[in-house]
Amino acid sequence: MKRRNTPSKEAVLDLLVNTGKAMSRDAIEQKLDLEIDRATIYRVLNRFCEDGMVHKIVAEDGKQYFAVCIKCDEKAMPVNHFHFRCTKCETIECLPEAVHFSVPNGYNVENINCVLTGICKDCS
Amino acid sequence: MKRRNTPSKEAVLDLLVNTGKAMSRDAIEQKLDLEIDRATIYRVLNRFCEDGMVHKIVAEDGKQYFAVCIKCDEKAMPVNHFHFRCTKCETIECLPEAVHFSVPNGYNVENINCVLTGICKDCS
DNA sequence: AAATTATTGCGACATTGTCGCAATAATAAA
DNA sequence: TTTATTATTGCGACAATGTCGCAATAATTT
Repeated sequence: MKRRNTPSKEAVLDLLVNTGKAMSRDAIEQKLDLEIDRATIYRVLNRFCEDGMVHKIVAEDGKQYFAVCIKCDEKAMPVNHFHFRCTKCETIECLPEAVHFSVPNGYNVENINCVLTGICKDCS
Repeated sequence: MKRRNTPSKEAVLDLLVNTGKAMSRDAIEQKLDLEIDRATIYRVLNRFCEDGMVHKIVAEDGKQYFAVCIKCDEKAMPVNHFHFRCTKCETIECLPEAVHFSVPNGYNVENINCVLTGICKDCS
């Protein structure tokens, strides 16, 4: 199934790129000029994830956040990096800090979800 | 307000101690002999967290998991450790691996939530 | 211009976690 | 032991998240 270009898709991607942060469906819906259905937003975002343009993180508030993988596949920003969630401005940003870890024998890691929560430099 | 001893409280704590893993309200409710209301379970668990006997993690499924802080304040298990969530047996365990990181200047970290997801050694 | 089918909007749904309130029961006081 | 105090519980209700099916729409191909 080939992807098609639609206003929704474009609007969401533009927003994510311009914001430069990880956003929840909630935040996306609010900042968007267009009115897009909740289900559609999720579908668009999940499609982006499938295509590797966006990555998803789940924060301590239990919500999914989506961020463009601008630097994900470049060496500047490792694939698995820490995320910082500011409880004041309610945004999440990707930190330029790779997650290093090792697991006991027999464990098979498929996904990584690391979020640090606190107050970001703009809010403190 | 002084804490009181109740059957619910005892049952939940016993379960967490015996299981030795981080459990969701869901799992707790199922494995419990007693029938305890959902709201009560959450209240009991959150009280444990307040008292420092239990710590809470949010996994990629967006759910809260609670684990006894057996080794939390001992040197054997650092306060901030990685967690491993097995998608097969649907359990989360605390890994004996501390989370090391550094953040840019101005950032103030208050909480850490690191979960690795995959298949645990028992399931692979 | 017509056919194909990816995408959307809508409604519905299961689930999570929280809260207020009245009833219950654990603990302290008499 | 009996009574008073109040922490805890169960219930109902609620907002919110994320998913799904289905019919309608619209992007793309023929």
